[in-house]
Amino acid sequence: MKSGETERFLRLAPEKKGRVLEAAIREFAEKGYAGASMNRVVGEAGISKGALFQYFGSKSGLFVYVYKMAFGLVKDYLRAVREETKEEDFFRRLERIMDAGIRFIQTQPGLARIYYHLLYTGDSPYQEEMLRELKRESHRFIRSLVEHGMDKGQVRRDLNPDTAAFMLQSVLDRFLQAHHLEITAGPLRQGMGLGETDRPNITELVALFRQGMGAPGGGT
Amino acid sequence: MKSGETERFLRLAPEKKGRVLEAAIREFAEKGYAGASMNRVVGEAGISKGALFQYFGSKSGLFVYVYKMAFGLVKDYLRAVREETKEEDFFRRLERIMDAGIRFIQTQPGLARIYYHLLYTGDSPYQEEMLRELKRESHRFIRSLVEHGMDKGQVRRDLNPDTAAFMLQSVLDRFLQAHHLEITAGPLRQGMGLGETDRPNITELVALFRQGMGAPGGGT
Amino acid sequence: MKSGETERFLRLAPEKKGRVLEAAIREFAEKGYAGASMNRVVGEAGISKGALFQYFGSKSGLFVYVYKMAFGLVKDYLRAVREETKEEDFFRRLERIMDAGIRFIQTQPGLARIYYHLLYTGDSPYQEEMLRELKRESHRFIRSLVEHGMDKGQVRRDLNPDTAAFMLQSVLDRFLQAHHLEITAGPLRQGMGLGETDRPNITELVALFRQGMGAPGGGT
Amino acid sequence: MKSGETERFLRLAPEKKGRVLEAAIREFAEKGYAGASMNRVVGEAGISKGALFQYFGSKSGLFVYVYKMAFGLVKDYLRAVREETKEEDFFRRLERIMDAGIRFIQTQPGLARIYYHLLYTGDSPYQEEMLRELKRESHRFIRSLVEHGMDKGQVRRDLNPDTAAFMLQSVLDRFLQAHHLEITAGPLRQGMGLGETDRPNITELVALFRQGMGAPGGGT
DNA sequence: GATGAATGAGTTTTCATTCAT
DNA sequence: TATGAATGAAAACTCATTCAT
Repeated sequence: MKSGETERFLRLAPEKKGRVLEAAIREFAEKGYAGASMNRVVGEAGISKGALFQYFGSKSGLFVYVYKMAFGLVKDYLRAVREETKEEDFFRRLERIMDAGIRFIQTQPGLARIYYHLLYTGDSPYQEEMLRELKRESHRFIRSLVEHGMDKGQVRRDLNPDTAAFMLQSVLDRFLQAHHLEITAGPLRQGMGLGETDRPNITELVALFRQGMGAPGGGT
Repeated sequence: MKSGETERFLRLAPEKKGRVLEAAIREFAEKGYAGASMNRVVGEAGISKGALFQYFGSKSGLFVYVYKMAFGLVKDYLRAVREETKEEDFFRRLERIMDAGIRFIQTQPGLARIYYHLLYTGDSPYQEEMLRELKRESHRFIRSLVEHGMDKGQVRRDLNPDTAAFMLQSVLDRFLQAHHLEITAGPLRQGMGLGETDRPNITELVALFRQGMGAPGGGT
Repeated sequence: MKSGETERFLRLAPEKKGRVLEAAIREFAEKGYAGASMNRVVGEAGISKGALFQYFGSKSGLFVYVYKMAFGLVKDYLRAVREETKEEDFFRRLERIMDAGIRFIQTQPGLARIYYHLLYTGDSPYQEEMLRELKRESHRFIRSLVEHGMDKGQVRRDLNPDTAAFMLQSVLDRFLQAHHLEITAGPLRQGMGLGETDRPNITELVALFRQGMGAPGGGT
Repeated sequence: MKSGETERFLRLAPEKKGRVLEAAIREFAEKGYAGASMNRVVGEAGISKGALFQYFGSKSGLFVYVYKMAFGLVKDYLRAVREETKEEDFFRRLERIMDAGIRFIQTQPGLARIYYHLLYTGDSPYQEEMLRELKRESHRFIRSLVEHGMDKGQVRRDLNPDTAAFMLQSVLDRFLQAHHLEITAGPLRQGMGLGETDRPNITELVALFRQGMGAPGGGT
């Protein structure tokens, strides 16, 4: 996953950089890797074809750049939440993270779309590598929370932190993905009763975790 | 998601049918929908271009056909496991299902690859529809198990079966996906300590579920 | 313009023959020669692909057959009008022919469409040959009327019958073509005042002919 | 009938532009719209496939461009003749216009072929729109001549100028079309007696018009 | 550095025609 | 006779990439 020579791009005027990134993000998000067209990107970004190739070398170069950027943003976001909630109870933190995730998806649907779409696009270069990296990072993130909770006596100490983290991560991811699907689906919603949704509510979910993972006397 | 007219294809000699399906599966699995090439499919299958289009009408027709087939196989497989384990304890059933999933992936890596790859390909036609259908079906499947477990007094009756099913499904899926990733990655395996794996073991995972969801006196 | 071996077709049950012809006519009329598809013809006619090729040998074979049939129909129609109006004044006959043409277009828009469309399709095999034949035949038809009118003393005898026929034929054709255009255009009609039309009325047109071509004391 | 973005084409070196146009004209003229092949056009023009599509966007874009060009040329030609003959007698002008038409066909057979062929191709995009436009323009042209002739006392004032124009236009068009057919047919000429021709001579035709339309004392 | 015209292999799809059954 | 599966050339069109200016 070599990065290519994007220095030239980084030196660009921020406004132009923004246009290029936005165009690239939208294109990859909407069409997937193989379906995306460099032609359309230059068209939307309002730059010349030559320029785009000078910045990123190739289509896959641009893709990797965009992916890394999206990945970085999500990481920053999560780190911020971790800092903010440092002092709170483990299960409360879970709730906060889920809330944050939902907010992220709602306020930045474009980026969320990248996150999910790029993530699973399947036809992207280095895709398996990326998937693995992503999983590893988020696993570490959750595990660090779990271990912190154990230290504080909020999470049962007999749990294997990896197993617990795996479980939490699975559920969180799916929860947010379901939310994302609800958002993007919008108008369809067919065959579902009113108010009915694919996704459980946060409180219930976290309560269940607390029952299964919470230390006997550790809660609120 | 109309099925097109695949009667002609179905009437084909099994050997030929097999070649075509295999080629299509491999192509879609390796390249994703947009990246797949009908030219390569006919090349690998050893049939004429015209024939493929007469069988499936279009690229998306072929894709939908392959998807439905894979979906059907997974469904059959799960139903069989459900029948087989009817008399067993809920948590034992979970284990069996996970075992079955792993066996499926190991014995039919190609189809598993479709399942995960197509599932998340993101650029496929009807993709959202498919995702939704898939989620709905597998949610129902798990929930029926949960309810059965509640009836038998093996699962806590105060749980919301939808929430519990959501959680179980999330973890199962992720577990199998992680396994699948391990399989397909094969030779790479870089950056991981020996013996280290992304995925927890079944017993531990199920034990954790039993702690959180098991009825107080219901277990073994 | 060799006819191929259509005997087999002619021996078909009239109902089937009708279906085939109707389908072919519609296809050629709507799409022109190059745009027409034998596949669609067999589809609409409900016969097998092999059969169609056995009847007509090739696409161009079918086209020529259809063309000849349409041509024959128009000829029959005109001949009938000529017989019917045998006893009438030359200029009255002209009116009757124009009326007949309009009726033909209105009652058989499909066939009229062939007549105009095939006639000028330009990409059809033997097209120039056909055009020439058509022109020759209709020239003869009109000239025979003119000569008859001269004999009866209704048309000036100093006219060159070929020249007069050429003129009449030009105007008749254009008149009917304009009418046909009006019919097929239907809904558009943009940019024209109400009631306004591209085409003059029959009476005026014929009156003008009478002035220019009528024998001094020959009229009614 | 939107024009597309042909700026890029217009900026080309004239020599190249010429090659492309010539190839396109020939292809459309010989094969009609549906039968024409972009592949053959690029082959004959000696440019790349991508280039042609960048210039004209699509096959129909190229067609419309060629059509408009041909239409423009014809218009210019007619306007020039009108100016040149401003001072002459109406019927003399008719002769001049027919002469000019014949010269046009003889000196630019390629373009004449477009004019007639495209005109009647029938399978072209926007075809009805084009036909209508063409008819409207040429009707206006002729009518303005007729009205001028009436003002000068050369044409009978009791004529309906629209009817007269319709008639003149029909005959002119057919006359030139017949001439065109003679030219293109060239070697064939089968089935016609020597010296025989489809088309009357100009003098006779115009004389006939003069008899029918000329003002009693207006001529020479 | 930036441009955008040019390339040509690639894409999906259609079609007339053949021929074994 | 009739069928319809099979063929593969050809269609329109797109694309990432290059390179002279």
